[in-house]
Amino acid sequence: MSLPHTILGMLDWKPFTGYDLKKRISRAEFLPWSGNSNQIYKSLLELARAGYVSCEVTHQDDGPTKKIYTITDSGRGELKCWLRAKPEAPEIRNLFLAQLSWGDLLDPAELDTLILAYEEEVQGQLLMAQEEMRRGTDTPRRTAREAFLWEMIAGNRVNALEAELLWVYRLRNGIPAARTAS
Amino acid sequence: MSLPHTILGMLDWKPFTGYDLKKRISRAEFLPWSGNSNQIYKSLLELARAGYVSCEVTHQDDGPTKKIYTITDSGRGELKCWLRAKPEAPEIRNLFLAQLSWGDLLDPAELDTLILAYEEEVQGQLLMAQEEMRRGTDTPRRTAREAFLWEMIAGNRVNALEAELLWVYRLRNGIPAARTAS
DNA sequence: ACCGACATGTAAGCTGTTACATGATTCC
DNA sequence: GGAATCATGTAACAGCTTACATGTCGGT
Repeated sequence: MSLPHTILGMLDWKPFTGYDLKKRISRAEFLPWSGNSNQIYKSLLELARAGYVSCEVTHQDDGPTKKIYTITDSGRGELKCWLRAKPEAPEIRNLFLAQLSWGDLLDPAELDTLILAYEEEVQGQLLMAQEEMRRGTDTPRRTAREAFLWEMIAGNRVNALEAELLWVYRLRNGIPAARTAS
Repeated sequence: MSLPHTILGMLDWKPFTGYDLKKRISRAEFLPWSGNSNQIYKSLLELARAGYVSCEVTHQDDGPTKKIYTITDSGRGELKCWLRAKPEAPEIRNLFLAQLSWGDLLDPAELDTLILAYEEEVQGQLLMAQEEMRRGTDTPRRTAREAFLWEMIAGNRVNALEAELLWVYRLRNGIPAARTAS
């Protein structure tokens, strides 16, 4: 999980409403959560119960009532504790590999079509990641170090997808010719 | 999901028992499932109900009774259909990036410790992946093409982890010096 | 007598998803 | 009048995980 910790991180940047968090989390592709309201609002309740965030209800004249969440000192302590925890290696979930592993059942043209489709998929993701990196969206840049970290984070996806593309090229160009039909 | 399809692929290679499948699936790191009995046996029941596999009960004298599953023609059809489906781009779930994104809360030494710990984690995974690639475990190699595909699949993890390591080096070496105290 | 490998399964729970419900305001 | 955005939430379910239950056989 650790979605609650990510929320704490966001709130350490600025106070937000659940709705804001939802949008930001779903936009940030490097975070492994879709940002659905169910999880967000549940996490906020938990965090509030634990005393890690405080909640201020604001009645707007020009719009619906909203709850603005702010991190507490206790929450900042919990966040720091999580930051120091042992990091995990990336989990790469690539269903294409499962498909490819039985690809020998397909004839050469079909296999090539499959690989090409994957290549295009990766290429598309890469373009999006590069585009997102180019127009650096609204990220925290309170210090030079923080700005650098967020640039590297955006670059991580680009880096991974570029490496994947190179691998696909090697795959496509290395497939042994099929035994010619007699 | 598509675990059932992966099982179909395995069974197209050889007939297996649930226990065999469990072991093979948990050993194959490129497959995104832990290979726990719950899922395996449930999937096998489903596949049998759908008519994609047949099941032969064997009473052994030197061991417990076992059920050997074999793929049917209908199952092979379903497998091929899945193989031709549009592949997805890899999903990279990297919790370290979530940690890193709020890393500016840590002082330089702590941040460096965190990044180093990640580097070691990735390095360790890379060594394991390379080791597993070196001693090519028992994989299908019915044709030259199939042998090639399985080599590339093992290489995919190595490729991804090497790229990640390079990224970590750039990260560690690029962190701006902290504003000196005072 | 006990442990580890073989072999099949179930129960409980966690995480995450989609889809829905409600209601206000603003723009076309 | 209708769609889009803001804003908070709930219900139902899919997928996967750990831990447990049961029993056999072979080795030390």
